[in-house]
Amino acid sequence: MLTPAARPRGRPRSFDADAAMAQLIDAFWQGGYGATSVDDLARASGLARPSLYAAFGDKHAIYLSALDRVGQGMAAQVGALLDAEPDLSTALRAVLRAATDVYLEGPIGPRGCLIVCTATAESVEDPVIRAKLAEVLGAMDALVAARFERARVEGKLALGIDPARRAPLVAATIHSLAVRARAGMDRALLQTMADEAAAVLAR
Amino acid sequence: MLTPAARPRGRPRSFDADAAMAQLIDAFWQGGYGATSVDDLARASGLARPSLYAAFGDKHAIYLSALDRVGQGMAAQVGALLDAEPDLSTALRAVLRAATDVYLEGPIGPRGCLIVCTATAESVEDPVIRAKLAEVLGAMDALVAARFERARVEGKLALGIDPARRAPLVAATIHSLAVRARAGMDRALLQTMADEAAAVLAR
DNA sequence: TGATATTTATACCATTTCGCATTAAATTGA
DNA sequence: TCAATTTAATGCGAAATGGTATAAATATCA
Repeated sequence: MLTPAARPRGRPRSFDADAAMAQLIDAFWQGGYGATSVDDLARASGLARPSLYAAFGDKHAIYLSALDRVGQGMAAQVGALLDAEPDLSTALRAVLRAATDVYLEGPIGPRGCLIVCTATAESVEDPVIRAKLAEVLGAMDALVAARFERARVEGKLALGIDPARRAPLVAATIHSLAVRARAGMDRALLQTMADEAAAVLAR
Repeated sequence: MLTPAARPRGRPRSFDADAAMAQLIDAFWQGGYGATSVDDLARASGLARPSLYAAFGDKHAIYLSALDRVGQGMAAQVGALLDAEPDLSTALRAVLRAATDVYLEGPIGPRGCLIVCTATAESVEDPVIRAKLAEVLGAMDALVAARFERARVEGKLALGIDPARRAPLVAATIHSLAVRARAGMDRALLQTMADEAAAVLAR
């Protein structure tokens, strides 16, 4: 039931907004908010500045859209991985290994997580970014907690584990993987950390 | 055996370099690297721009000095706390609770960690900052690993725990505490996380 | 075909930013 | 007292930044 998207009135866009946003995300992901100028964004997306403003708003709005889109993508991917694997520890390991891969393999090399590694810098002086950051972090905690809860309901959770207490430690591992990847630490260290965390935190 | 600091030749400084650096650190800690201008630094330290340059170098050099000083301070504090407490789990809890306090109680409110929350943003495009970041993170890992190793030597480490594998998870908790504090998350969540991590990671 | 609507491209503007040149001030040594 | 040395303060100037005005281009609708 797709609307045939009855062509709007005026001159049609000469670019794909989704693809352009992907480029904008990459620009912020690489340089962070402060070091990425609007000129950089225009260059990265291939758009002239006025087109950029018309399509996505100002720099701040573009950054918030980027956080939102990346946050949603992360949540979807993590949710899918957690759902797919019946064993809790294995599910956690899958998520942590996937995070490791994403954080290490950016288009230009290791770059960690856009949200953890760039939004944090702005979040003291910018309450809007701070709220978005908190929202995404909270959503990730909730997602993991739900997976622990599922294990509990299935009778597969070790006694003494409180999902609400344990889940943030899994998310914490993700945060640290992001920071470490962006610091240029070795893949071996990150993978070991992912495996150790999956093993320890599920029992 | 203090050198009486035979007064140097010309006009003496009218400011305390250490106190000024503390103000500079606070400025970067609050705003991050990109959003903090040299004018902000001058205002924060009370120095005119040329004095700032003469005393501490350009913005980049000041930031690196800030990272260095904060990194050293952290290491000293963490090392002391780890040494002081004979029980491993209690020692870890002390460190994690101390981190929570530091991250939540900045001069203007919660602000996380200068290194984890602001240097990461720059570390892809700035190899010097990246190297410093990796150095500080590695030092923290090593400090914690040494404490696990001490417990092992003392026969107090649970069997099956490898210090080199387990220590990064403690540091990971610190990283996450920093990120969460800067995101404005509740103290209750952070303290619970600190206690849960100390309990889980030591056994 | 012509009016309307939307996007694109060029160029501009006010502001901020960084870094330094220059000059004034303060202190030591001879 | 006077030269030498170092710091402090004022302010300049080139460059970059964020944002937009204006006009040309490209489409739909009547």
